[in-house]
Amino acid sequence: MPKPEVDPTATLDLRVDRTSPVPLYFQLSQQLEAAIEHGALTPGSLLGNEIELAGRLGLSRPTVRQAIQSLVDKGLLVRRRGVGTQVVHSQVKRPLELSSLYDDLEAAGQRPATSVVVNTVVPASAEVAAALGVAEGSEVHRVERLRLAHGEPMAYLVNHLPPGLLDLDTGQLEATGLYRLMRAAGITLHSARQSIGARGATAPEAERLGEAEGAPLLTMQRTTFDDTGRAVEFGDHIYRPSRYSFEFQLLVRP
Amino acid sequence: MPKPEVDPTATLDLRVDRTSPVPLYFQLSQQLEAAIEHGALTPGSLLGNEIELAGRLGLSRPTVRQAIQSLVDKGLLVRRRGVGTQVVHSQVKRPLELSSLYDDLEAAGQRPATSVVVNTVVPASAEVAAALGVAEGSEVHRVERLRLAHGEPMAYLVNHLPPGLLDLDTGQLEATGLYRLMRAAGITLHSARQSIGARGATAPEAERLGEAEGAPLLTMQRTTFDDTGRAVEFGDHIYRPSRYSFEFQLLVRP
DNA sequence: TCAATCCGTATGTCCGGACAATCGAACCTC
DNA sequence: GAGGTTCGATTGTCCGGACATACGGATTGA
Repeated sequence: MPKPEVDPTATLDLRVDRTSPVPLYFQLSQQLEAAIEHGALTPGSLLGNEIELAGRLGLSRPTVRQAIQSLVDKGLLVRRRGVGTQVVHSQVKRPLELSSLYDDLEAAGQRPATSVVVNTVVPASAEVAAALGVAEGSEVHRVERLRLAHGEPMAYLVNHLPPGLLDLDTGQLEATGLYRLMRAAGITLHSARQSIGARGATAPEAERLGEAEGAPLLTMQRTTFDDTGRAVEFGDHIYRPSRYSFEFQLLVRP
Repeated sequence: MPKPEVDPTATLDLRVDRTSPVPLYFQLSQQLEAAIEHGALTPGSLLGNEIELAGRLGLSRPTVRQAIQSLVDKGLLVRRRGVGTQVVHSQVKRPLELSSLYDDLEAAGQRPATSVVVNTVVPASAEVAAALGVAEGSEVHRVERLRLAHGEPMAYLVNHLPPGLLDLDTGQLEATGLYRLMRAAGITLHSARQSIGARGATAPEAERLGEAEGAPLLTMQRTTFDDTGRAVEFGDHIYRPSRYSFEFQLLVRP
């Protein structure tokens, strides 16, 4: 008795719109991703060979490969030579992107509240100058913010920015996140260097966050670079570990 | 006066060996990466157009594009339509890989020492069972290790593994890291889900790490999956923040 | 029964070409 | 001189084909 061995993509209603300005490979990868997310393509199922899929959609094989490759890069698919391409047994969600705390909270359905404590220009300390690549003592922006969730203090954020990059409006800073402001100003974020640690709260820190002195805090330092390599932001943040932890997914690059 | 506008790749001694089994695009990307690392391609410099580069090397444009794309994915290069491809102003080192503490320490030039405290089989707790996807109460491996650097306790690592995956030899566990043992056993690591937080040390934890009770600790929980989607490891680790912090670089996916 | 070999299948690599979209600079107009 | 426009340069997308390579199962042999 022969096994059915149906190609699960055959039952899918895959279509591409050649009049659309959206690239064909992107249209296909989006539909495949949606099918995986939606459960139409179950984990472990084989995807059927690229040649046939290309023929069925009226696309060339390189285009189909490009679509599949983008999902492999996202960790949703796995290719095996001589075997085929199969859906990873889910569990994968986000491969760790450079997200802001604001976006994280909003994605979690919370309405983060921010109060700007300090928004001024100061001479750069040695640490800040080194991180931003400016001269020590030169003027930089300094922003201190208290972030609340459900009315409770959650984090205290200190950021330094090089001068002339962005005009930091206190109202905007309270309405949205710093990253959104930078992106809106035409800055293309490229990479960031982060360090996550822990330490006890100092007296003023404890006061601000409503914790006891010496209480464990989660700390994060981050320098963010744009695509020209310029440092565009240096942040020194502390979080209440009872309210926040860093959650992320990461992929093994093959 | 006309600007020179030399193509920096023109002065490079780029060559590909067609008799080698190493893919051509990979040979090229490696040479370009080495040139960037070595300083022959300086940050900000334009790379010269793909067509000409392909012609000079006797390669087709898709092959050259594949080489360049892999470096773009690594964050070393940036492409701009109508402009060209240029080298990112360094700062980039590792785009965050799934590394083990053992490898991290070894890369930092330290000789990590490990003492296996517990290596046994236990019934899975609810938490472990959920993480590994096995039935609660079913047998799983449990390993507890104390990791030292420079003779000082640095971290206490508790790991659970599904049965039958790997035979955990105490001697091997003390000589190398868990991830290496898994890879050596033919397991292809694919992704991991991590959570990093902080809390105060309990009395037994403080005892083991040589800290005071209530001292801030850095905590990390991780579930690792292989490329079939199986959970292959669930770790619950605590670190002394004075001795260790998480450092990594991450890229903004465009 | 078990091991080595063969073979079909699917992905991996590579080619050469074509046109579109976008950026930046030179150019032109007002 | 300020503004918009044209145009060359470069990457982005897509095609159709070819051969190489590795995996898994079936076949063959000991």
